[in-house]
Amino acid sequence: MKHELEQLVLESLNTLHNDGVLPEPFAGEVQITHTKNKDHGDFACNVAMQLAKPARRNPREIAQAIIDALPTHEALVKAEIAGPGFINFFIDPSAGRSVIARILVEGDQYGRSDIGQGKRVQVEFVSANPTGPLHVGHGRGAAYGATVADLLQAVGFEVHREYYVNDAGRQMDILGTSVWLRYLELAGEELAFPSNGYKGDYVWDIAATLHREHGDDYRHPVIEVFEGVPADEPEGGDKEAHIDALIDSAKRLLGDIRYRYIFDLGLNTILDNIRADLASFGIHYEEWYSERSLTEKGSVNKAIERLREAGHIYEKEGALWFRSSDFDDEKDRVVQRDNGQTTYFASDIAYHMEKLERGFDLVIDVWGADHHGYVPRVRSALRALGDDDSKLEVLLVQFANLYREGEKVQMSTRSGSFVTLRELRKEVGTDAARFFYVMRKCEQHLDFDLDLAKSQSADNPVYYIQYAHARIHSVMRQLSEKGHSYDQPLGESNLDLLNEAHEEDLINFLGRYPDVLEGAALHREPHQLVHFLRDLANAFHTYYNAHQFIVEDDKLRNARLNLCLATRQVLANGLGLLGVSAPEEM
RNA sequence: GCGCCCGUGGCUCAGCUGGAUAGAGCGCUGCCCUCCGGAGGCAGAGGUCAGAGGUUCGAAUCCUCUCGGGCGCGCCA
Repeated sequence: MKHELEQLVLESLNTLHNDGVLPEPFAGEVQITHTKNKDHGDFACNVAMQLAKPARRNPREIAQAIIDALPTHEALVKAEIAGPGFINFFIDPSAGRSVIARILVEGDQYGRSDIGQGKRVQVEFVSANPTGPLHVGHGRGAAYGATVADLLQAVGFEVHREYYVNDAGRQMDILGTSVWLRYLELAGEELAFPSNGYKGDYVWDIAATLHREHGDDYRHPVIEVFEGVPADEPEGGDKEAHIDALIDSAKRLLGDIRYRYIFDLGLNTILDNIRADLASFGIHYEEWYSERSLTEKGSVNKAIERLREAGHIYEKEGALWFRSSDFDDEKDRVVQRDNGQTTYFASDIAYHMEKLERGFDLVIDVWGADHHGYVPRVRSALRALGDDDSKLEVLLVQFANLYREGEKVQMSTRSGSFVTLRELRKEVGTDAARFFYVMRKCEQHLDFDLDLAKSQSADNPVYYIQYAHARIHSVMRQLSEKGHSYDQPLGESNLDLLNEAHEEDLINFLGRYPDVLEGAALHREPHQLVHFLRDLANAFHTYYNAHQFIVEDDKLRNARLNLCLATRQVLANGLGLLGVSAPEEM
């Protein structure tokens, strides 16, 4: 309906322009909004006020002209001027009720649209380094990214979900070396574990697997391992130099093939764990994109070459620099270190270059807000490559803090005292976790109340919405117990009996759902859907308390049941997009 | 120091991207089942939208500054 009104107004404006009433053709976008106040009709339009200035006319005068030139439409009963120059539209209630029949026909397709026109969108999210299990910080990006992707798909985009696997680089070398050192301990060697190594229990687990399956095959005397290695931080040394030297020892003593075996064992074990976690969270990817593969097929060098040819690379102190300060960045960045290794940034340039080469119309990155400083340099690189950086959209997700019994749960990666995503899921369940993560807009810090998420009460918005859904199932069960059967066609031909205020309210909500999906998808704001579902559930609970559905009158009863089932369908559709289940009983 | 994000009832947040009288939930006060699930509903109190300027028909929303909070500013990833 909203879009139809847009068209009507647009046609009216064209007529006015052709008749010379308006000096210029209308260039902007006609904004039609749902009214908050019943007195203002069902929809309102502010275009007359926007035109007042350029047309040098009184906005109410323009509004009247627009109304006069408005084509007729069967569902539009009245259009009137209000306030400073709003045009209020009143919709025929019976046209509104027809949405019930439509929902019952369209089922789980109701609300979906094709405004994305099949444009190809890539959404990259989570992409946590496979150096350890996912923790609750990753959870928000996971829930948010997945929901944005699903929303975009629902409104007609072709969505490609991708996880960028950092399976190369120093952090992974540290992991591999950590596994090996733990293995040496299991094999009976005594050593001081590096302060910069990965100390989590999962490292012991991987080491145990290695030891169980290969015995002492990978064992080397500690004396040799630590030979020539500079002191660690606790001994007054440098922890970075210490761990780097240990990595070198590992590579030298084990040789390429055996080193790579341990490295991949760690990588694959953790990656499998991450995949399983995300799958349990209802999150699936079209592609897991390997950073290593970028290097292996020469993309990183190709990216640097392209930048060099375009004159944006220079050498200084043995390293290669990208002159990003010529673009949006505050200073230049190293792409190849003086030791010949390309940097993480170089991989990322290559990765983003490839994303655009793969022909996506839009590339969306979901990052933690702590990476915000990284955005300008990636954009700079794309522009330097001659690519269109407006195809890149970076969505920054703020931190989530956990609260238990009113106290903030302290977490730090350093002390290893972080809560894993798996623990959170076990504690509050997938539904509550997915829901709470997207309840707030992404640039807002999130206070995640564990006790609230667990509580099975009205305070808990997840239960509130799910309860509305379950309640409708319960009504349908009651129906047969009371000796009635449900007759959908009979209800459908009597929808005009639904003229109680509560019914009109509820119908109004149901009709708005497609617009909500569109808005949530186009603005990348899942929380809009969350708020809508809460309001929809509220409208239903209010209706439930005010009126009996299972009444003796066959026509009225079936009309009301149709409304209930349409409500149930929209609740299920919306919850489904959030990755939350819609239970039949609770 | 520079850059990005945030500041809305006691608490947690919306506010349809510049529109009409700023809305919810929790908490507080008072109510509602002989009735389909009370895991529900109704009503009430509670706000100088951090502060000060500016932009225009119109600002919680846009611009500038100030104050408060978070996060970034590596030849780490």
